Amino acid sequence: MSKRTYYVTTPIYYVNDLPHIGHMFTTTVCDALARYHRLLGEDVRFLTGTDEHGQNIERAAKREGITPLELANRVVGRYRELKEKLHFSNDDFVRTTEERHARGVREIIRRMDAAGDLYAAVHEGWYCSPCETFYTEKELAGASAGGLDRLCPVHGTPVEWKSEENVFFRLSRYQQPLLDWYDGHPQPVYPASRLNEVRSFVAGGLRDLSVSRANLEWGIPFPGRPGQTVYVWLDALTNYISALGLGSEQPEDVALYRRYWAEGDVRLHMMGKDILRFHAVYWPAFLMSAHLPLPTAVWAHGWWQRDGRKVSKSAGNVVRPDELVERFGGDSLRYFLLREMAFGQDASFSDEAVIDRYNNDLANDLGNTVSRVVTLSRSAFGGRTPYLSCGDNPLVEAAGRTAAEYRAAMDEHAFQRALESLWRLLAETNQYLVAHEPWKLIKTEGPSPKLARVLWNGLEATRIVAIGLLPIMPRAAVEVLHAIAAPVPQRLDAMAWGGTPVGAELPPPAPIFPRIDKEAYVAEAKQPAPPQPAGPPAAPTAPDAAAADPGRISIDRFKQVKMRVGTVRAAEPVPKSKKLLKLAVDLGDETRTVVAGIALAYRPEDLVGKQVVVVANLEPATLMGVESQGMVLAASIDGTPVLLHPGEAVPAGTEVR
RNA sequence: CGCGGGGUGGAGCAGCCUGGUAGCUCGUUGGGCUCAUAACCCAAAGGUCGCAGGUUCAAAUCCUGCCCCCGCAACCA
Repeated sequence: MSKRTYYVTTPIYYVNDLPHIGHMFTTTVCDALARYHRLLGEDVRFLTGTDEHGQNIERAAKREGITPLELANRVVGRYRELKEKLHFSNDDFVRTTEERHARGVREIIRRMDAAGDLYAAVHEGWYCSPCETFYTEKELAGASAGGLDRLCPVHGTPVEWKSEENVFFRLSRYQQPLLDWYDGHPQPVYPASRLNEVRSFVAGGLRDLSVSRANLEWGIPFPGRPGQTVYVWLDALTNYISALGLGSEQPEDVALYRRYWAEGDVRLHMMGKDILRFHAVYWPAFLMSAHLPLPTAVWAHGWWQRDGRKVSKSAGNVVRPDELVERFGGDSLRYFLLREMAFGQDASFSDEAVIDRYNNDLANDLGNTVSRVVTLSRSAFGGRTPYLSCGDNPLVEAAGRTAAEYRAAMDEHAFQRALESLWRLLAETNQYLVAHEPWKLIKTEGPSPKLARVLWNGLEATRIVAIGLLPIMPRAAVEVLHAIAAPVPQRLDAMAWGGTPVGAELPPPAPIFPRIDKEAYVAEAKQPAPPQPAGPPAAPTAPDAAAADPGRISIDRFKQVKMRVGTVRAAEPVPKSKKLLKLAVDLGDETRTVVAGIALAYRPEDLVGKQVVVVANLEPATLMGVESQGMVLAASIDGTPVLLHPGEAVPAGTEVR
């Protein structure tokens, strides 16, 4: 009987963005799982890769005057660096621009077509080309309220009415099969709360899905449909099996695909919760249609927030792995990420939290324990481990419990609990040492059998912790094992009590986790960051266009703007809005309704009677259902408005110029 | 009725699916130890588990209603 197989994948990352903490986390989780299952003796395959097609890439490349592939190559390079720095052990790295991937995509499409699930139809609707997505009137409603143009809810740019023939997939056919799948045993979507979300989405009805685009150059040509390109999700999702050789007739590819997918025991997709729908609805539907096996599990994890706030490019608080690795080391970061996040929940990232974890857990608890047992043994037994082992003491039971808890937690992807359990054993080890005071025994009775047993127990408990850490901190765990003269095991069975060698030579202790001086670190962080060190020329920062000054306007243009001073007669919040106030502004000859985005900074009652500057000849617009006939002027401090008032009271309606 | 997450000692969180002594880390206070990386160990203070009902022998946990916070979306004309 052959070994149990375990296939685990990260999503393929879109090369439109550089790696950030989210990518780093997902891959770290998969890597820890892959290493853990290898230690269990399973036949593991771990895949990650990049998604390189689509109009966004095409456009970004054009902006920089390079080919899309060159752009992709550059970003892929960054991911490869990450692999080194964070010790990722993926067996393969798939790129959607590879021929083997295109071959897989053609094969899945051939199968879906054979099932009668693909048909051509005219796709009509409002299309945002940056999104490569059609929107319904309803989705556009908000962004476009009252406007002349309909605006994309994501980009805020005008959408265009587009009518093109596309290939559609009969997703609607798979509603019931999907629902049945969710209710199967074992349940395929985790965590359960997410499963409910997905189920209600599907239960709400599924519309057929457009799986091709016309007029898209940078992608895989849709087989048998000239002029059509495979839509990004059908392209991307297929990576999980194209990388295993789907569609190839080479014997080694056929074997690979069969081993890990067709006949594999575990087929696990890991991802952030934002793309669960694609993996838990579209992907299984595609596979059902193609008569291919489904994944056995789809897991969604939470998001990292930065200092308690959501991370986004626009907020400028994106966490990039490179600098973090630089500061804390790859293994320390892996530890932090896996220790700090309760799987499925969101978690918050801050430099301070990383340093606290590092100092408390790694330096004080782990590093210090290693250091004290090694130092004691060396001084008592001539630089060697004790000459006696010991199989009967309170730590034996504690270690057995830890090993069991650890495995149970790891099997549920509860890294937090697994690590807690290891650290409990570390605490028990320290308690044990204090209870037996080996440093006194050295003086009172020298290298006695009693002392030998006490120190051997200390080393042994530490060894067991280190083995549990192999999937979490692959390099540091090995360093710890070397430090205590223990062999690096191939199997997790080594967590069983008794593996510390007797009389082995102990290397002089060297700090594995030197403490970080937090005060100094904080002080340094306050310094203005040094300009990005040279290093790999980087990142596609958008070149600030506009060397000249096209922003300048003529006095005549300016004079077209009619501004007047008005007195606020009434003010009230706009219902259901967060930022908007509806003002009645007296301009002398008339009273205007003006909607202003100042509700977060001003209370309505404080505004009544105040004089404000109003742009009087602005085209009216409707915001949240209220027509605004002008605009009040305000200074803006990081988005917080400060209203402009005349220096002294003037008659309502006075012109501003 | 836009979508979602959350409210548990001073801070940050776990526990909730599968009811049964409220737990972890940090911080605070007092003590111990001196092998170790100013570390480690012990003890103490500190919680009506958002509120109100319900189910139950038993509710942080299950059910119902309500309040509050935070993301996303939607508006700063």
